[in-house]
Amino acid sequence: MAAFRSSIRHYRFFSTTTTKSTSPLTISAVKAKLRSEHDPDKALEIYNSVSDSNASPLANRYAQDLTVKRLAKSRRYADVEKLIDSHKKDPKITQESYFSTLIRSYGLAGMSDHAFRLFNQMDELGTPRSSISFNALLTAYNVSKKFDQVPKLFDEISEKFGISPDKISYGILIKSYCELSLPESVFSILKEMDKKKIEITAITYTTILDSLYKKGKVEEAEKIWEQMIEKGCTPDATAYNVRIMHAHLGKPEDVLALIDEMTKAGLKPDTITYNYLFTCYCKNGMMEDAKKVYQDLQENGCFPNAATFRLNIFYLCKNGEFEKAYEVFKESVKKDKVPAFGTMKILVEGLVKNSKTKEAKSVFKIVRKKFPDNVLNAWKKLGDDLGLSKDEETPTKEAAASA
DNA sequence: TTAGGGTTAG
Repeated sequence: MAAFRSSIRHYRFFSTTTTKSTSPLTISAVKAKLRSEHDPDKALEIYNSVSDSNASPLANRYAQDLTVKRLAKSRRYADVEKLIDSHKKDPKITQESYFSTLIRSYGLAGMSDHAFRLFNQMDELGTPRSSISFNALLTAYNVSKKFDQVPKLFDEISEKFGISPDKISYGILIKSYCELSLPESVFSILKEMDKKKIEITAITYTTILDSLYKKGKVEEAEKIWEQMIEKGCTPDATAYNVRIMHAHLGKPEDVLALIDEMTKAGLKPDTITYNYLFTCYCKNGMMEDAKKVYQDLQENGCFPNAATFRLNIFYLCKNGEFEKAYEVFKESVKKDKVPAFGTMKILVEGLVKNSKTKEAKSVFKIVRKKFPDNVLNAWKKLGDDLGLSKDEETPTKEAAASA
């Protein structure tokens, strides 16, 4: 119990004005809070408040990942190290899966060398090593974009520690080769897996499929799909979405045919699927069909994500429907998923051009509170250029009410 | 609590 208490104290090493929470934060509450918080110190506060509460491990991990990313973006690598180091005192450190999340976190911060060092400290911290931490180490290199190091480590580490790479290890290895644009290596690895009787999963196939489509190798991608089916590997919604990603560059009929196919296979199209369908309609000048996709989204059991709002606002603006885009923008505010600068610039400029000054000012004010510091100057300059910063000192009743 | 698909462009 004493050890446990000291671990809690360690969790709080950053505590300054930590938010006290009386009830556990839900995952969605944590996500919403952290998503809109770009200040690394405030992200840390939220992170600490999660550790205080009895939030689920998943919420904890999400919070840790986002906090680490925010700190890394501000180049506060010493703070990342401090945060991850503090977890070494946690009794759970002897659980390999827990240890592995810390290794992976270093990768998210772009600190693969630290991930490597941490992996080597497992013995002294009393944590057993298996393919789980091995895979976490390889993942740390992939997420920090050090793809060329993965094949080397795959061989060296598995040999040094006597770890047998599993289906996930091979999936990570294949990901690195895909990113390195070495498809021929991928095919030889697939042969090696066959020989070693290591399962090639839908996830592994999806990695390859995505890579081939993105390189424009459509025929090879289709062959991989056929091979997956022949081998009795069942594609899931993500696998279909990769095909739809390619199909959406063409005609809506092709996207609809794939949605029909996946539905018949018992799979549910998700928000990403519908975002592609929406975009495809827009690109083909079928705005009314596109709008219907957005309207029917919830009916289809899906919720708009950040990309849904961004795509909607962008294409409505492109179509000159700035008032409708403004309505969608207000929804994005409610959901705390306001699009980035580029999209918001198009909206504000369009509103001003169409004499919707009141709406433009409202967008300007709301967005100013949402943007991180590094884009605020550009946003303020745009507001000055468009004359939206005027009357700042004496806001109208309406503006005050909507703020 | 060890792998894959969207996203800051369009």
